[in-house]
Amino acid sequence: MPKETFFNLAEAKRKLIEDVAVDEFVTYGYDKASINRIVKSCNIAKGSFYQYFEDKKDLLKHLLTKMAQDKAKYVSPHLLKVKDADFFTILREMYILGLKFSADNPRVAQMANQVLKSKHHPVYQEIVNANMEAVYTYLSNLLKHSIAKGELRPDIDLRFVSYIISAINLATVEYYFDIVKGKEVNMGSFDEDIIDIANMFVDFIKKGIAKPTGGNDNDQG
Amino acid sequence: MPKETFFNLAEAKRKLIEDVAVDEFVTYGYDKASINRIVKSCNIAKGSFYQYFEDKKDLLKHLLTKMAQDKAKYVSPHLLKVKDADFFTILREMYILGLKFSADNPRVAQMANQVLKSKHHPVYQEIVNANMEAVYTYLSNLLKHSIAKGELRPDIDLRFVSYIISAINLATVEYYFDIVKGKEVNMGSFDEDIIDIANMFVDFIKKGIAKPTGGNDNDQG
DNA sequence: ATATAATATGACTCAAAGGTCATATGACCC
DNA sequence: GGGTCATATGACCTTTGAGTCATATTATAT
Repeated sequence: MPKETFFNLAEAKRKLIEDVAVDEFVTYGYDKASINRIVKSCNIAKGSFYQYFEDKKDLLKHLLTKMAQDKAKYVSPHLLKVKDADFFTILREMYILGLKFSADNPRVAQMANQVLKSKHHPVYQEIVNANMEAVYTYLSNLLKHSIAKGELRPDIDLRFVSYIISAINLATVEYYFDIVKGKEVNMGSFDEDIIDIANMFVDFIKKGIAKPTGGNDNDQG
Repeated sequence: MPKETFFNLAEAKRKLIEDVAVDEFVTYGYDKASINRIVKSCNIAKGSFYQYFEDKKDLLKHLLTKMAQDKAKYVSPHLLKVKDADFFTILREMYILGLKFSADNPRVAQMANQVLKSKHHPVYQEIVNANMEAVYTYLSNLLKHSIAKGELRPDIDLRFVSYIISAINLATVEYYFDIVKGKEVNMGSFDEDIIDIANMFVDFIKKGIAKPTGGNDNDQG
């Protein structure tokens, strides 16, 4: 937790530090991120930084916590609206919201993705593992519920599918930044791209890629 | 490339250095991996290390290149045997072989996975990006071929599916180390576990998780 | 035995990091 | 003005890292 001093700072200054820090982490990764560079960029003294934060880890943890809060605040109300829909509609909404948030906060999102992907990261245990449990529980319950409603194959392994849906969740964001944002700069509107990607992923999770063997598939996506 | 001196070394000494280095990278990650610690562990002088390698990056690149060669040597002949089988049989064989190799070389495999997952890694560009192109090309051709044979839905996006199959390939290894190796120490034989995992992943990619809507599904896995 | 080439060595340099601390500044109240 | 508190400062300390180099050792050849 940052020290009280940090929260007493003028909003502009606080935001400057946060923005610069995110940039630093995104550009150099955690280990190579330098407090010296950050304070220079912010035009604050080294000592001041340590009035605000315990250390580098404290800084990163603050940024991630803040992001989690912002994301939750953005996602929750939208997700509530579809909470009674079928599984794939909910999943699709989750992907769309996640992608939209990433598009609106690209650097923070990429920073978080880095942490999410490297188990060696000094904050992985404290931040990721702690939340992962909640995610798996949420997904498992959702899956169970949807199986009961007859929307999913009853023979799936809950733990496995939870795992893979989380992994694919990460991959969607990656795919968005790598392929869509990476190549052409101005294609369609962002929202269209995002919806296309979400549809592709959900469609994949839903039906796989094998040619249907006789049965008709009614697409409700 | 390591210097000639390194390859002139006695096999045992060379292997010791490689093993210690892999351990170091796996334990601390690239940035925090220390040449000082490595040479101490090997009981060689700092200067000797720099007779063998240009620098830390050179060392890691050597280890990854060697792994790639070992893996290729192990995988290729097995993969040849199923080259005319249907898509999912080939994919399944790919997963099984990859998992077996990882099980036999766990530390090297985990080291490689780390690199694969972090785009900030100093060797990502040179190593991963270079090979990625080949992987995508291979998968795209395989997909095209299989679509022509009527095994896959013709409406899939080749780029997207190549991407996701690569991502899932990574996830299988993760899943293996996290869940299977992580929990119980001695369950069934390794091979059984591996085959189970490969089946789950291929089944997922093949059929997705939605309950089939009327059509019967003939499982040939 | 001597000369030449290959290899081994670890003290050393230089740079950069994280983190501390005594001091300075400024805001606010009496 | 005088006193108190929160905040700001940057020189400084310690540690650690990567990488160098003059020198010592060993092996090979003649």
